[in-house]
Amino acid sequence: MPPKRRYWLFKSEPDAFSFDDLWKAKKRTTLWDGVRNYQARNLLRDDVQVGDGVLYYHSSCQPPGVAGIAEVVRAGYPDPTQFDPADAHHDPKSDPGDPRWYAVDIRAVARGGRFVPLEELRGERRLADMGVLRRGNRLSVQPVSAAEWKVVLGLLGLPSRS
DNA sequence: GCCAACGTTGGC
DNA sequence: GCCAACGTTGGC
Repeated sequence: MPPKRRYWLFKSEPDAFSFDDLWKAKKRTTLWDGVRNYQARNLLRDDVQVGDGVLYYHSSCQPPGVAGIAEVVRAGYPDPTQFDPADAHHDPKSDPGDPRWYAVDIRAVARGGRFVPLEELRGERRLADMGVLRRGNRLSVQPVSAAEWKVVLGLLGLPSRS
């Protein structure tokens, strides 16, 4: 039996790479690199699997919120940017024999019929426990429950089997 | 731009 | 191992 599908929320600053950028990318796919937080790294390395669903969240912008959905098309592998001295995310302390940072590949699946702002997520009782709504939350990769996934897809105006 | 929250670093 | 200092995140 295949592993159970999981759901995630990935944060991106749209000025750096928006959901539209992903939509326009070759094969609508990109590597999700540059994560430099150990908790998020552990999720990318150990838990995020091919086929998992991703809520694409825009942060540090006005308004923040969910812009679309994506799916994981390649599971965790060493983030190449950590070994690239020219890259902003270069990490000279990372050993190629034991890479410190991981990336995954994601592909855009559907634009929302509409953008779902953070304010609207906050107003939805069924999302009361959602990680992204918690005060002080900073994790850029975070788990989303199957129930929360369904609710957000509904808000996006997408069919719940997306 | 402000600032609360949180993670990381490094001296001890 | 503690904890102060510092850096970053991200909503507002």
